[in-house]
Amino acid sequence: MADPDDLLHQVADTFKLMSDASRLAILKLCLEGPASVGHIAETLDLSPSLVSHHLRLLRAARLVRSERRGRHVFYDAEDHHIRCIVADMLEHVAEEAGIDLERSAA
Amino acid sequence: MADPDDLLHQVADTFKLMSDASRLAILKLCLEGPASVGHIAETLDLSPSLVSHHLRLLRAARLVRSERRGRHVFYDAEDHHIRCIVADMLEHVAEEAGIDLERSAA
DNA sequence: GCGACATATGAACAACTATTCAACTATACG
DNA sequence: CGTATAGTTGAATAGTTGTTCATATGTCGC
Repeated sequence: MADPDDLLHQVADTFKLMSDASRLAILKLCLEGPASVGHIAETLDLSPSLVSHHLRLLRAARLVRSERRGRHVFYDAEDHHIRCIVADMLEHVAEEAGIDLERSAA
Repeated sequence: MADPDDLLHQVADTFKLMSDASRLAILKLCLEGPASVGHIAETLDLSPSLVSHHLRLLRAARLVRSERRGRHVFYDAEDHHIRCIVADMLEHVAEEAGIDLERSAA
């Protein structure tokens, strides 16, 4: 991803994990409690392969943790900051809702 | 960027703005108070052109606001959620890296 | 052992994005 | 007016990334 020594890069890289709609949806689902790969794939209408790919990245950044139970592997959100971050960003976006993206100079 | 109707996509897109190290650094600088394009470029060692490109995106998502004063254009962070989001993410990354935030400049 | 199910993984490709460069607009001062 | 400073913008490009497909690994029941 990037320079592992640089804190700013690590922060940016972690934001990058939340910058994809599919991955963000997966993360949100894991915030609601442990969910298997298959369940996530079915719920979000994504291929199991894709979900697995995304979960691997999320786990690498410790945003989710995995636990195998039988044939299934359950993932749930690990860090307590994440919920706040997602909630804050939702509020931010909601506040500016209904605004055109292209605006000209001040 | 993406489907403007979908709130989740908007959230993801806003995270994407913070997922680039240069842009995140610019945003952090703007959180400390109004800064001109030239000042930002010099401080972060980036080309004015690049800074301007990034600021345009940040302004489109209302993460910063611009105000012209003479020949300079000053930008500062607009939304009150953003500071919390960046701070929370710093804590998250610091936790899993075992870094003491008090000692490394945030 | 075998077969079915659940997840993981690697390669390949299309789509996207950060950065640079050059040209452009805007403001101030003589 | 012309010149200098400050910032913007569009095109081109090199690098990155999400997704798919095929294949592999792991687990349970027979």
